Amino acid sequence: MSPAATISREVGERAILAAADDLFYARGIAGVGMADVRDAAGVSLRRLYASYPSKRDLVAAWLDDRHVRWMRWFTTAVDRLSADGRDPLVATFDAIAEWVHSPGYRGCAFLNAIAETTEIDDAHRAIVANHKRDLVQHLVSLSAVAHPGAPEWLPSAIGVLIDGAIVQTAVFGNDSPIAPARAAAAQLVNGRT
Amino acid sequence: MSPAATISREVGERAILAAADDLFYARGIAGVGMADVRDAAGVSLRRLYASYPSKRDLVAAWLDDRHVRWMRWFTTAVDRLSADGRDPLVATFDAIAEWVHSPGYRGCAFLNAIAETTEIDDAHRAIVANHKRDLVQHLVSLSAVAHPGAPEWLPSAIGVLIDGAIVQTAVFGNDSPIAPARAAAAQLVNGRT
DNA sequence: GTAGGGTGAGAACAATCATTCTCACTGAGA
DNA sequence: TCTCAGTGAGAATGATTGTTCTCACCCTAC
Repeated sequence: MSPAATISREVGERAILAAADDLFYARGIAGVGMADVRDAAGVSLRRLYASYPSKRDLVAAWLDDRHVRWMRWFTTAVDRLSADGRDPLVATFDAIAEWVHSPGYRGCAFLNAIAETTEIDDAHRAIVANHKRDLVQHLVSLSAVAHPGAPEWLPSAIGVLIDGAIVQTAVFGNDSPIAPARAAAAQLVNGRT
Repeated sequence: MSPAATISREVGERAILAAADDLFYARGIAGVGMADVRDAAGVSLRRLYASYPSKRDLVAAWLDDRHVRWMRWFTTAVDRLSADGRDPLVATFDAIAEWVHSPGYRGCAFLNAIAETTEIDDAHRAIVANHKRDLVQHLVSLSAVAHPGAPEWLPSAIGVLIDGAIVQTAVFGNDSPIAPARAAAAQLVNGRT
């Protein structure tokens, strides 16, 4: 492939992943056809299939890409929100609150994907499990710095609260579950009331 | 309709709902065709459509039915597990643990359903939101008895922990998230370590 | 015994995709 | 100018599936 063609392919793949993210997140995987991705990305079906030989491949690439971007967003947001001295584990709920209030919020793309059994295979499931493991791992790092003596289960418990808050906000369509989750986190990190 | 035909219809509807529960929960809504339900229920397509004029109707009836049965199971299990004096809010995680270890566990049917955008409409979403509200409401009752002076957010926080534990056990395919969730709940209800 | 409403079994229909294929075109190199 | 590998646009294919329709059959009421 010529250098120009290589660049063209890379530009196309970025457009495809951006379109896939918009569409898959908003409508679910089954709700998006390859033709929809083609239209939104402005590429031809031929190029779409040249870059991603099947929809499953495209979904896997999308999940990989979203994992990287979501973790970058999350860690950055938590750093920013805890820069005032706020507890970083508690600040995670302020980050989630910002996300919930952003337009088009529809819960966790990874959890949504897993529920779509028809569209998902074991490779996808592994990406999702890995995403959640990485999230908890980051919470472990935050906890190690802010609460060196905390019980070992603390970061995992915060992770459970985060996922619970994400799915409940999606179910209820409002941010009401965040306040109790945050209050619980605040009590947990203090080790007392 | 003759009395005999009415009985026959009711028997058929019970078989249909039982089949729908097995299939929809195991494979997701999109993964189950009306023909699959017909085969599993042992009724004809004609009777299936006579009882539930569309797949959406069947899904709604299934969610309604499952809500009633799940709440009955949950309240009974928590009562049983807290009969030894254990804190009922903490015992909810022991109930969830039993569920997670049961064969065929695949997370919360309601949360799974919501994620299948193609198959779900606003009526279904309302049933799911109502299910989660009822769950929290039951936690409020338990809390009012066991922890009259607890902060108002406590039952909601337990609800967030429960949903987080359910989705994470489904994602990871094991019960590892339950122990930290339970430990967190125990600390929260004690108001101290 | 027999007419007729209701039923089972499954064929038929229509819509929706994922994926492949056709065909005309383009632009780079000879 | 000519050639041809690669491309865009979108038609064709094949599979799936929700829903309706056909037709032969059965039970019940007369």
